[in-house]
Amino acid sequence: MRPKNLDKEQAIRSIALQIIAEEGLENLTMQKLAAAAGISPRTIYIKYKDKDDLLVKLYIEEVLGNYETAVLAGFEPEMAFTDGVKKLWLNAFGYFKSNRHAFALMQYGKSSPLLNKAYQEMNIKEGDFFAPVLRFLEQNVAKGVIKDFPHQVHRALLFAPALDLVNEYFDYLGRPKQIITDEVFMLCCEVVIKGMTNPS
Amino acid sequence: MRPKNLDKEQAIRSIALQIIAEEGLENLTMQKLAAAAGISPRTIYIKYKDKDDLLVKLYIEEVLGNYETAVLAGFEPEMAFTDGVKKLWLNAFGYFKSNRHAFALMQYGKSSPLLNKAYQEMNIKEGDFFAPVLRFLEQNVAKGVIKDFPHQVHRALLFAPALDLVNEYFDYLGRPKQIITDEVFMLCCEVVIKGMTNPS
DNA sequence: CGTAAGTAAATAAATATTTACTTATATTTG
DNA sequence: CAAATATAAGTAAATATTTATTTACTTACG
Repeated sequence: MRPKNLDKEQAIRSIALQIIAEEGLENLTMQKLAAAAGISPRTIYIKYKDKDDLLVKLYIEEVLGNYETAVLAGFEPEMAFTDGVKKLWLNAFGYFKSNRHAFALMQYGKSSPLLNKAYQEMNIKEGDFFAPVLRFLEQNVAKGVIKDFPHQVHRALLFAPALDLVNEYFDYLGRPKQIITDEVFMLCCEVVIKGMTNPS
Repeated sequence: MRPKNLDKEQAIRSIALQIIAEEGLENLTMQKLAAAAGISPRTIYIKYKDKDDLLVKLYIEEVLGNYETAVLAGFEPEMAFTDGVKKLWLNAFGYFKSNRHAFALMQYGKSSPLLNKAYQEMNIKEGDFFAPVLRFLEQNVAKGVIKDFPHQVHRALLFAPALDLVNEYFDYLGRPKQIITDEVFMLCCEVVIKGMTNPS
């Protein structure tokens, strides 16, 4: 039997991400994608049931999966709060800086009902995404380092500003002077840490 | 001459927002919108040049415009930092709680290149959105209450967590117990304030 | 009655998805 | 161990919808 052409599979995914980043999810069509990848539309349907299936797998596997791996690299739930948070922020910034297209689809995750639903269902089936971060937060609550909020609340406080800063970083890529430098990014990280930690 | 039917104009806008919220921007079509509003597709084209024009006006006027008005109600740039931030957070939470559909399109503003571009261009033409917030931040930098960051950075730190919490609030609307209560929301506001303010 | 708002039906271009066919390779068979 | 075959991967072209947008007509008011 003819072997899978992994290049083609990867081409579909990365070119799809590129189109989404440049023209928007609403302007990604199967024929446009096939043409850009230099394949027949039919080929996409061999690998994916339909357009929704492609989008969901792109989002869950290609974007969230890789993002999780990158963010958790070298992170341990037992780390001190300050060290752990800094590690997570650095990892996230590093990952997105070299994966701009993934970031674009990531943003759609909060808007598109299709992706949102897929994320929820997946979180239920596979157990929580970013489980080590959850344990990290729980331990720091137990130690009295941070307040006892639901973890969704902790996540909002911790990561929402980071993602917004990444957005600004990309906005400023085309301009003469970048305002979101590594230094600014990490100063913000310290602001967030300071807000969250209890006075000892 | 036949008078403009303002109800119809408003119906187009609010039903468009509803479809976007429930099915996603990528599933809003002119025919679906016309059918849901009980009018002919042609009627939409009397009021809007084309689909993009409709989306951009929906986003800028209906969503961002109303959001700005609601958030700035009773807010003064001269307020003490803590009071000002609390006012902004409360206003934003209150507005979105009763405008869920507007929040959905708001989220698309960060993802969709069309809306993103429209926002940037509009910010240049009309002067900055949320100008009173800018003055508020500048004055507090001058007073040494908060650090001297670019205002985009301040905005990320200040508002990104709030929007993320609103998202969680809506996620939990269908579930037995709401975790994002007014109390939790305002506790988070205090966390953010604490992080941003310099020790005095 | 003139004019603008509105409608119903048509149109032309895109779009997701299929059908019918070709190609390349892994496995089987002589 | 080759030739034969089954099988999956792939393609080109077609199809049946769906889509944005127009055209040609109707209505209601100043």
